[in-house]
Amino acid sequence: MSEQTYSIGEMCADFDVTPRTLRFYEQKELLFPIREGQKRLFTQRDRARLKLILRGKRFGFSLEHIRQWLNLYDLGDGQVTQLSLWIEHARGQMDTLRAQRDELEDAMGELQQLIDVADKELVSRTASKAAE
Amino acid sequence: MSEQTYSIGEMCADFDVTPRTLRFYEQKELLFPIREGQKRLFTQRDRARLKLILRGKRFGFSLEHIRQWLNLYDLGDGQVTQLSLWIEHARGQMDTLRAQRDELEDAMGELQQLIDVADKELVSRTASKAAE
DNA sequence: CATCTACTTGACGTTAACGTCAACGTTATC
DNA sequence: GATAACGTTGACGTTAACGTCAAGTAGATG
Repeated sequence: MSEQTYSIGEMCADFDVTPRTLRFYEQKELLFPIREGQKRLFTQRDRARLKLILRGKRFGFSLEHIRQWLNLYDLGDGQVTQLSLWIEHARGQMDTLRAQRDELEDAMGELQQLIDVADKELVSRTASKAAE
Repeated sequence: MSEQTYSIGEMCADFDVTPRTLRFYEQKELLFPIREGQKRLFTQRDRARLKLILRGKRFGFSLEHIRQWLNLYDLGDGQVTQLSLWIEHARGQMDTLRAQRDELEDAMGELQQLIDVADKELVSRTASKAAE
């Protein structure tokens, strides 16, 4: 299994992005396709990273934040010091995610309350209409 | 209780934004301060909306998306048709929030796994150090 | 009355994240 | 060997969301 690769076109089709976007991500050091002559060949690692990038974007993170986040997925073989530093960063990112999730649940709770009120109102109005 | 109001300076201090930002939000019809002569007076409604705006931004929503979202918080006294339309939109927004929350939990799960691995690795290395 | 403070309205500048277009290179297909 | 399909590198354009700066207003204060 000598590592499958993908052309830029395939990547675009698979992830619904434009070539420009992939080149841009490479320039920003979010992706690291290999070169075969001129052409870029994207690896499985690039695909995994791209998934994370697109998800991070949906969370509203900047590409720079995402880049740092991605580094967490390349643990590597550092020293104990490096490792505990890594864990610290990872915990920081976890806190960020947790905070955002909590805020989302707050927002959902509030909105659900409004929906409940509106629902009751709708039912009562519909009932009064039916009573005519 | 004749509705308390706030100057732009107070708003900036309370919400940690710049005057430019508030004027920009007004121009984009996200806020509707009253005028006293030239000056803007922000109401409680504006403050509630601003809170939602800033939260929405943290979720990564565009101001335009947020604007539509905010409209959900002004139910008003429409017809039954209007009301059920409102409910539909609100449910749509709920779905959006829910999807984002679910994705966040996925991301948290994955990251937590990495942390667990790293943690064990750290412990084992620390232990081997201690055994020297 | 001069000055200070807080506020106003333009109007142009900036950054992130791409879009778009021109000009060119490489297979491979007719 | 022309042409199409797919890729490349600049380089300038665009949009959202403000920042920044100039010039003016309006009320309070020494």
